[in-house]
Amino acid sequence: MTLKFNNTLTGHIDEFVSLKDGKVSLYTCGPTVYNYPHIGNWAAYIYWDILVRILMANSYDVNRVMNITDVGHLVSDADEGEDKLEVGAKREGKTAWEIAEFYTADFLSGMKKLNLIIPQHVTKATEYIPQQLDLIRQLKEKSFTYQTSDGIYYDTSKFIQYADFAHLDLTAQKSGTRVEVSSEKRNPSDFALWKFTPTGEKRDMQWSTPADLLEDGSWNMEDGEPQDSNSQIPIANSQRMGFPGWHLECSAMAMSLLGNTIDIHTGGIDAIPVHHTNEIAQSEAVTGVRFANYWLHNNFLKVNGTKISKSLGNVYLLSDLIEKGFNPIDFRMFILQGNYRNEGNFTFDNLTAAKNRLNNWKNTAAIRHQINSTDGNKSVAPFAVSQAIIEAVNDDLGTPAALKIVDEAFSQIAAAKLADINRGSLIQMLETIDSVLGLQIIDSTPDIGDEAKQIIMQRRQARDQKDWAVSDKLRDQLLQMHIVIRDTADDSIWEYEL
RNA sequence: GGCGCGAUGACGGAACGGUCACGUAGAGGUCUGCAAAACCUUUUAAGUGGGUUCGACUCCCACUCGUGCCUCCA
Repeated sequence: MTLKFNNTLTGHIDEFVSLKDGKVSLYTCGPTVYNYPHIGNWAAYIYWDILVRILMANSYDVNRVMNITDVGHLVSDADEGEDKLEVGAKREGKTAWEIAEFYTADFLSGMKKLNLIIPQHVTKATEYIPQQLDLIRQLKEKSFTYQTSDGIYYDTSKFIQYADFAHLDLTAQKSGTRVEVSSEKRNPSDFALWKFTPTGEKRDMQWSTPADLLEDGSWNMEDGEPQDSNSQIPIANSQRMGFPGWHLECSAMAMSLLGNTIDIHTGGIDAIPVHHTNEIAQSEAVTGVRFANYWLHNNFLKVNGTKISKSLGNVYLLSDLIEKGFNPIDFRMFILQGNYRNEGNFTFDNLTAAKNRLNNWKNTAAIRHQINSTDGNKSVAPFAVSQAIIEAVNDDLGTPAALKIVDEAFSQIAAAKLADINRGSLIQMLETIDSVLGLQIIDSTPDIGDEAKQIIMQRRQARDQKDWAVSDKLRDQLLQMHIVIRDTADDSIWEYEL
């Protein structure tokens, strides 16, 4: 059984081989916590959750880091503009620290709602400032850095293979029409490792710049000691306050927790040409070894056939789906119907279709409560189904194929006599579905109460006596309890009214 | 403008050089005391135009449209 992924690094589907037997180090670019994530953001985390689950299903011990970008992600990736966190703080009249705390908590609660496995390490960029400064120090020692009036920059021309990862055409970029206002940058692709707090500006999040990182350094402050912006800092000194560049954060956290080379790095396709290219440049310039062996990138989710953007007014949040009566797991099912590499198209009709499919699954799962024997003589839920599900997902997170396998197995079960179904293998199959696809089938399909069971038995007796009036009355009673009965030739099977 | 990605039925969405999954919705039917479910059937599905081939949805080229990055957003 082999795991295969479409690897951006090589440009084709590669068989997965981990660095250490039975262990996988995984880094996922996490959210910038300045606002609520929209459903497109969540789609990515669902894909990577499937990645974690399938690695675990293949008996890998997964060590995963997901960063929380709580400082330094500027409005523009060109190292211009304001910090998103500071923008959020102004918008809501709070400090950047409060903004980060609020949206981090919201993100984690969203993860739980979508049944996403929480990574072993959820790291905040602000808690890794010394590591980031140390990375700059090492880059400086190797002469990859230079200083401008507004920060410390990475000289991408010193990293020969800079353009390789994203197949960039740097000369075209250079001759492009883009003319920047502030270009003390030596090359258009150079990026900030550390930005100085602009003179006269008060930032909530800033740290002193270690003297040895400065070209004219004579400042003597503790590395990465957070400074209260309200304290009286002389203007000259405040110029040397600063904050990390967005790209640096990921490199520092990934390497300090997972080592110089990690197995898998994931992110959105938009991160390929800038963010991930820069991560590679920073990390590999320091270590001299490959930063990540496998890079997986998710495509974007469209809404109503077009991109998600605020100006189009089609930015939906998880809370919007819940308000319209959907369960977050319905959305998860919707995402699992497609492959991470393709654009999906979200509409409420499509979400309803996914919800209906999931409801049908739940009613099949409920059959387990209605089987008395553990040894149905026909193996309607064969062991092989579990294996087939895993193999489908092993093939580049092929969840659509896995769903098909479940559909086919479930339709056999739904068509079978209760007495013929093997309870143990049905439950085992449900467990596999839940562990690999995370759809919470078992948890969402509890048994019905004794009272309802009594009514079903009474109705069965009435039916045997062909007392249709009583039978129908009892069926109505069950409907009051949101239980639907379907009579087959052999059984009366209850379902949830979903 | 530069560098990419994509286009499959009503909708979502796979695989595959020859027989076109699966799901949701609609229609018809079988079954049924009724209902529901299940099962069966269902309108010549591949953006357009060429090419390669005995044969292309699948490979190649062009175009159109959509979309991504460079220029906020996974």
